[in-house]
Amino acid sequence: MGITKTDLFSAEQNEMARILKAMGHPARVAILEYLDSVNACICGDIVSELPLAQPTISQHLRELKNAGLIKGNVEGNTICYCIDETAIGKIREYFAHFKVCDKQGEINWCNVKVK
Amino acid sequence: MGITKTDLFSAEQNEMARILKAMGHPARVAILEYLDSVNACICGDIVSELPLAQPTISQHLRELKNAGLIKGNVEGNTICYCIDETAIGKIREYFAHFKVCDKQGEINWCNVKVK
DNA sequence: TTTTAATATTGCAATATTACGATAAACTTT
DNA sequence: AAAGTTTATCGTAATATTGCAATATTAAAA
Repeated sequence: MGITKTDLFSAEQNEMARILKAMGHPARVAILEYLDSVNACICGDIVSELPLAQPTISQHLRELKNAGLIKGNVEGNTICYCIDETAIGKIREYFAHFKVCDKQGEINWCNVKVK
Repeated sequence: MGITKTDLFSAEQNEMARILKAMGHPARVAILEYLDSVNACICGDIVSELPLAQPTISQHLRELKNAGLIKGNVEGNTICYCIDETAIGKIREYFAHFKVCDKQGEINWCNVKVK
């Protein structure tokens, strides 16, 4: 197939998967890190920064934007991109809710009875 | 192509992308949430829990394991899976380092001069 | 030892992703 | 207006992912 059955999962699960999937590529990780370091920049700066062709960068930027991770602002000829901090906040909050069992690894780490 | 040029990026960027990509699917998000809620369980429990066929679940579990997000322990006939908290910690730490510009959106949100 | 149970692997069809050259679109400068 | 600049889109080839039926594997149970 190759098609993800999104209808089988909750809206929250699908949204988190979409956001994380968008970050699931080293080029997009690098773009976000760069945007974080410079606050904001135009597309051309990223093209100069990363060793990928301009259409490839443009495509990655579109995916990041579709997932809500970045925002793009048209300024005349150029487009100024920056991180959408709402998405970063969502990721932080999501992973904050995972339990941390400090007994993990002590006894039989995979013992269901360990609460 | 369809092939990711991992050689162009740092080991850290590739590792983070690998981890996040593994979570970039609603089924794998659901699996992690379930594992978090029950601490640990055998594969069959996940198969019963999720509306996907057993081979599909097995495949998703392998991807989560390859990315370091879960651990699997063979116990006789069954395999007991649980979250590897090291990976969760890595994700938390990674996103904690992103700057949060509280001036975002105030003036021109995409003004590079906003520090 | 045969049967049953749990999980992994294989094989495959459908679809998605990645990367980029070529080109288009839109704005700026000359 | 013409030429240059910046970014997006199109088209395409190579590869990856998703999902599952069928089957293999391994251990437990009968």
